[in-house]
Amino acid sequence: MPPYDPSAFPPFAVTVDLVVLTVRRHALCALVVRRGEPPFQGHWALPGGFVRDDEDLTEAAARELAEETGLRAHDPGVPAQDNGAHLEQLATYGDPKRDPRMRVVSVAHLALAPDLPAPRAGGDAHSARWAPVESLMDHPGGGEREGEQAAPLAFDHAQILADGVERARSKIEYSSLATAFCPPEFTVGELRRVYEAVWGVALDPRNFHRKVTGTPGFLVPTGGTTTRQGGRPAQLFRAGGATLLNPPMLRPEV
Amino acid sequence: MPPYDPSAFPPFAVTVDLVVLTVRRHALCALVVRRGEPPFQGHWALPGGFVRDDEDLTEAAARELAEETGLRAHDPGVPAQDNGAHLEQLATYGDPKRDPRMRVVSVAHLALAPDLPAPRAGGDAHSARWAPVESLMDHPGGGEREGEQAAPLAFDHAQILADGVERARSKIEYSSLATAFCPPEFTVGELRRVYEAVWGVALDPRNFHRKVTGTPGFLVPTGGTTTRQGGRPAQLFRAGGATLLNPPMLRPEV
DNA sequence: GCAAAAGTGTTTAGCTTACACCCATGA
DNA sequence: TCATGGGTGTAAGCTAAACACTTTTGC
Repeated sequence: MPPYDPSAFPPFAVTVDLVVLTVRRHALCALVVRRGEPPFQGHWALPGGFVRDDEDLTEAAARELAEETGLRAHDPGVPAQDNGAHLEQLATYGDPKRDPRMRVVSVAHLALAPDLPAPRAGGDAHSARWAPVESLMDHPGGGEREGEQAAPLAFDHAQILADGVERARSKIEYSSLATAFCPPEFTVGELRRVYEAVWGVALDPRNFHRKVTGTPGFLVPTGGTTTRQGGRPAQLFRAGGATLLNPPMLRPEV
Repeated sequence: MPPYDPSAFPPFAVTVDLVVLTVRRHALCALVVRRGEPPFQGHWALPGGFVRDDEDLTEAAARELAEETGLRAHDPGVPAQDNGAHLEQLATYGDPKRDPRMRVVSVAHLALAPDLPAPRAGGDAHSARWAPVESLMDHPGGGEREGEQAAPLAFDHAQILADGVERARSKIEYSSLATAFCPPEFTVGELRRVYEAVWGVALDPRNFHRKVTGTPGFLVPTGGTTTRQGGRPAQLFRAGGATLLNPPMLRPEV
């Protein structure tokens, strides 16, 4: 590192952007907010904001997450409780031209949340929504609900979203992260529907059940049962302490 | 994102730091440079520097890598050729107190290189060296060669190094990245010694051979042989096009 | 009764492991 | 000839995939 000279380095703005994922109606969805000003006015974008002077990057991401969703982030490694969300750093994007106004480096974070009542965006509930990631990525401009403007995501947010979705898809394979999409108590069937939604595949319910209940530390039975999914009562579980699954869940070949 | 107002966000310095790993004498080693000025004067640190005004983050990392080692980085996904090194973004570190002089956000990158002749540090060869990561991480202050100053790494570089080593250790499990530690043409035994050095374990040579030669796209025979390791002549291979190994290499349980 | 979802048992195929054994070279 | 590393064969044990089958509820 060169000797200290304040004129020796260019100043950057540093932001955090959030890929907040949840599973709604058997589909993987991301939180997007509508931009009120140029550039990309009227386009959907990932929530985010500037990092403050005295803030660590993770703190800034947790603050933005709370402002946008009301979710409290919890430390990674600690099992999800109440309405805590999993939060981890994703990657950093710093193309000199990614924001036409100035040099902005964005430290993207990935948050995973259980299905939530409804997004709130700093008091303006109309400017935020959960959008199926498939409608944001595979068919830009398509898959929108009636009345929704069809437009690509602002800035490089389509790339950031794609990276976040890919991270989630691969990480539930070898970690217990899928439980972050579930409420505090959940059934094996509900957990399986999370995997099916995130991966976009159908899994054999019998083999899935044997696999997850047979992996030590993955699931802890609470003793309760529920019939909220219909059919025979299902045991309720909490996420166990294990974070790394060995052997991993196997994503079926495409 | 708030409307554009240059006074609305604090200015940051943005740097790239490099975790450059190689395998030397059957040990995983990292490139470290000695700091000539305070803070942490005389301590070893990871190589790095400021991101320039017109530079993408990856460009800045590739430039620093070339300045420190003479290595050209190649695109990920493309098999290593001549003296190209694998280069990927690792993580970003932005604790407000990580640099006592000013607010610095560092985008760390991970580079993997074959065994190189000797480090050069911008013309000052004495201020750079390859250090076994075990001596830098497990025994801070220990494991130094005679005459070397025993001191912990500067700033938060011990954490960055640990994160980079962990990334390398896990990524060679399910990708063909281990070939980035090898010269353009290498034997199965040489590749196995890379795995053994990075993981710190002994692997069965017979089963390893069957596994890597049986994974489609991992290795491509060049037709040549070598006896540079002694014993019976071994076939030479190049890295194949496959980047994801399925099934993965299995790291033995600890 | 019937549909629906939860679980259990069983078979088969593929893969890992451990290790016996042979091969081709340099010293 | 011997040491050294390269490479093949094979049997035991584990895992996952496929699927027949039983269980327990709501309607």
